[in-house]
Amino acid sequence: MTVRLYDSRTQSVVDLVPLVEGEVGIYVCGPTVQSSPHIGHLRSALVYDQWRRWLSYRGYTVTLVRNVTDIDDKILANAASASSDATEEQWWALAYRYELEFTDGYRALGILPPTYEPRATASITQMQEIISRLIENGHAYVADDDSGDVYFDVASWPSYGELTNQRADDMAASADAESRAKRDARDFALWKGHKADEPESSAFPSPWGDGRPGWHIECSAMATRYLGPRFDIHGGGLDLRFPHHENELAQSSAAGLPFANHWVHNGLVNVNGQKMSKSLGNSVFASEFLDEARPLVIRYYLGAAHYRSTLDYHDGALIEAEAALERIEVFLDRAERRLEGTQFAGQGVELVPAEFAEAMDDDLAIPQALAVLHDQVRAGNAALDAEDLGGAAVIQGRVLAMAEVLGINPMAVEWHTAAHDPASVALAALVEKLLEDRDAARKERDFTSADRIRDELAAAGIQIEDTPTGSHWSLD
RNA sequence: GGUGGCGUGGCCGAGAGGCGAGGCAGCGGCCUGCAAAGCCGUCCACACGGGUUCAAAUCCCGUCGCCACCUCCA
Repeated sequence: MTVRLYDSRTQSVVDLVPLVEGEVGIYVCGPTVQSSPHIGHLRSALVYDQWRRWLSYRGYTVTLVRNVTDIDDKILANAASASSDATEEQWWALAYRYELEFTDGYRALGILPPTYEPRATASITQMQEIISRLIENGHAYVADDDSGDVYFDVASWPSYGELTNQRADDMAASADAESRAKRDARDFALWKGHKADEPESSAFPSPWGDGRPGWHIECSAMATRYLGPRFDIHGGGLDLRFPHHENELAQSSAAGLPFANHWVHNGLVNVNGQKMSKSLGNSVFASEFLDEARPLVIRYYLGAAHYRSTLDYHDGALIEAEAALERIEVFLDRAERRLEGTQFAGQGVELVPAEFAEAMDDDLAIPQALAVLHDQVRAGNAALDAEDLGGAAVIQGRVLAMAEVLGINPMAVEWHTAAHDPASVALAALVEKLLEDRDAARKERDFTSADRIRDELAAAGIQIEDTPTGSHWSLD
């Protein structure tokens, strides 16, 4: 029973054989905190949360490292433009402000905090060590224009392109305006010399003069710092394969680091068939997205498709997700109510069915796993209809286990923060009183009064379900 | 020019040689005082044209259409 995953480097599904038995180290490229999180960022984080939860369920001790890029061109540029507008904001304040927004979004969706979340600015020393080694090895050079820039020498590394199966010669020529000091247009910056118009606080001392790290080097430094020179899985969005991950791989291997055993890339999120982009102005940000539906529905929606497929967000998608999720919710709620006080309450073992496990082991085939989950829900409802409480309890246990490992267990406390506030308690008392009145009316076959109560509750957004063991109410 | 992906029923979305994934919507039925929820049934799809095979949505060849990446990207 091995977990298999699709390795982007070999373009094939392979067995996950951890370097250390029973342990899996995963490095994921987190966001550059330059602006607010959008649904693509949320999906990416969610995908690795799903991997982590499944591997943990499979008994592995997972070390998940997801970085925060808290210094780069855009952070400096955005802080500079904000400052010139009205309110002055330091680049590090801007980065932290957005980092908190990402954290809020992750937490709302029940994405577990990674084992560690390193910030790039805290690993400058480790980056410089790698850069020094590359210069000594002849795979990097200091620009000869006094800029203080250091570039990776692509021509010195024959296997450049191995991750994305490209030959360096076939790549389209870069139109990079800053490339004059590069020996080759494909060379990329490891270190960027400090420029006069940049804040002093963004300049870090280095053997090559004050400056700041290039984008790619941070991940090489942080991944190996926390997971070792060689680790199990490197993940990130599909759009990072090139150049980011290609460059990470090149600079790490050229520095003598074996680096990631496997590369995993998650699919992107489109909106109405189009890529989200600033120029189209069609980005769906986390804050507005989270207003569209309950967080649990959003988690279900973003997590229901296979992690490698492109997800197209369109109108009505969340309504469908809500309906699908409600089947699971209604069953669990119904089962709990029916089994409460019987000898079967809590008797189900929280164990995932074999078919579900096989799907999850197969490169995290969540769509098939969800099919198993839904099949079980149907069987569970049938068992309840037939008053087979023992059978229902068994299925309840399975459904809870599957939902929990997918992070969509509606019964989990994180989705019910407001259940015991005074307003909810007062509402419950009022509704219960009305249901008693309605029940009395029904017993006297006064259906006009009974239906009026139901209609009034419905108008207030409260749904009634009559069951053999009493009436149940729920909010829309 | 190079690299990779996609096209599945009204919609979403899996599958990758042979038993109708699953969800949403619709329709019929059971249940119900009527509903709701639930259950049963129904709706037998794979861009197009060839080929291989006893058997193709799946493999091969070709065609059409769409998308991503090629130094800002989750």
